Amino acid sequence: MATSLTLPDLDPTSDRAVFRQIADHIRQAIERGQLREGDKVPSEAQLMQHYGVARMTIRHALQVLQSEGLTVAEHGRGVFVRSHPPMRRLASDRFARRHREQGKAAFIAETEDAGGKPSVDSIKIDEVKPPVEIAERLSLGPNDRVIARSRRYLINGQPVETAISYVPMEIAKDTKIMEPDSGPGGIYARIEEKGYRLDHFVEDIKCRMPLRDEARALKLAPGVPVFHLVRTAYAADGTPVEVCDTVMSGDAYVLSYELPAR
Amino acid sequence: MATSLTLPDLDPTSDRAVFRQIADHIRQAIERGQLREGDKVPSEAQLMQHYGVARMTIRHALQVLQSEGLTVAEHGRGVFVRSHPPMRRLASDRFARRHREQGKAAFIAETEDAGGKPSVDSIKIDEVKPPVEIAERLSLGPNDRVIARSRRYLINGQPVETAISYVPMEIAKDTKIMEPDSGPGGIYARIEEKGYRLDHFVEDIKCRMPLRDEARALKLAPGVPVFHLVRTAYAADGTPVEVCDTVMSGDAYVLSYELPAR
DNA sequence: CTGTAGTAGACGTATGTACGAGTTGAGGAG
DNA sequence: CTCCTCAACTCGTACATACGTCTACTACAG
Repeated sequence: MATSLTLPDLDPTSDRAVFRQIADHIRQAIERGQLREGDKVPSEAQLMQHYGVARMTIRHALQVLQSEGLTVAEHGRGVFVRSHPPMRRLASDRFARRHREQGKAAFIAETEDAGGKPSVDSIKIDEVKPPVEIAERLSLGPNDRVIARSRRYLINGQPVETAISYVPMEIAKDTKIMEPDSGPGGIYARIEEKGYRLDHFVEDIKCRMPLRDEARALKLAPGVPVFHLVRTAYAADGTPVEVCDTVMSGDAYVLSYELPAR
Repeated sequence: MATSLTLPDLDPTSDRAVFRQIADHIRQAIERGQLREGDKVPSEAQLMQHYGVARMTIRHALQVLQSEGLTVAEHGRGVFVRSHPPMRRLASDRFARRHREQGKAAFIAETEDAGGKPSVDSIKIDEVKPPVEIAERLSLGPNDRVIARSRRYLINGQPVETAISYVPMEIAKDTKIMEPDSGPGGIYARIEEKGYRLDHFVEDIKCRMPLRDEARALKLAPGVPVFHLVRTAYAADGTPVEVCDTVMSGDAYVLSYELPAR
């Protein structure tokens, strides 16, 4: 029952559009904690009654909030204040060799430590001609081919990240990199076994709205942006040996990096 | 004149909503390059005619695209394919001492190198009680006070970033940190002069939709997310000496970090 | 007690209408 | 030729209405 949420009335003297005023009221209620995560926003019918406006106007206001990522509408149930999933922190030492040597994939270990149930699905392995940006990063020629390993990561069944790793054929051939289970320590361990000692990674991060496919793959609510992270792994001699292209649900991650001041 | 953009017809057998089909058509035209940055999307009236649907349906489709950040509507002019500003790359060595010693602020130097006209405005300096998250990061007690330096960065007159630096009063007092012009090398140089040798920084990065104030301050188009970056500077003895809270236009930046593999 | 059908309530999609407000360009007044 | 007015076009806001679909709950039949 909508206990006691009291929304202000419209200000007829304001030149601010009615739907914006209504959106402002609800936004303020959320910011002030009068509406909390998971709470039901008054129904369209109730809001129509309260404000004495047409349904389209109410819907317009609600849509503003939804595109701001503040609320989610559930068909047949109502509009709810969005609850934010537990944030996953990615630390900049997550690819340190000491982690790799434990034999467990970083994602699995970290998620279990945080009390979540990790899973991985949609594993797909293809031999392809790499997209140009990938080929550039790997210093490959136009005819070189790569192994592309795609997968999707989930926590408690909720997808949080998709990733595609590209490894030059030259490096991947005759290794478990070409198999769904790449073995203990993951593909970085296999690359090192092949004689490439990993030296450092470079991560390029963008922030943008998801494409349609990405929104579907990550089951993103409207109004949730994504991190688009492209990581290149370099061997000690400076050779790029892998590029990993990942898209992460923006509301599920905090990225954390340590920079030297020297 | 709308030279020759030909949009498909609706698929009456599809159970995909009409406004989504229309949004799909226009999105595809953009993705295929039939509509390029800055191009005008056919007007609502033209689309109504083409598809034979009501105006609200067209507007709904256009709103989908706008919230995806693909288009911008300009009152009285039309709807246009969004043009993306030149991306600014932030490298992870941008706070290296060698840069600091040149005496020029990092933002100014980098922007000029890239051929842009940098500027900074809205500089404000206050002595305040820090927000709790900031106080935690600075290991301050509940009664400690800090100097908060706010400013906004612009490139070619277009705002791209707002930032607030928090420096403990203990460190800031009797230095140029309390003045609008903090002197050559910026506040990090002043902090080091005070005897704190900077050792490293930690940056925590989130990605989200802007708040109303942020959207206004950065003149963000609808559908553009922001980076929210909080950087903590640590002295050699592990003392946190500064926290910088910045919000960056998501479509103006690529963040780049180098991670060791050891 | 259980399962099912019905129903009320909630959001989703779509049509039609009306008027407001910013932009642009053409044509007329000076 | 220049300036101004005005019309046409564009998007913005708002109302009223209708029907579809999903959810949750109730009441009835078995």
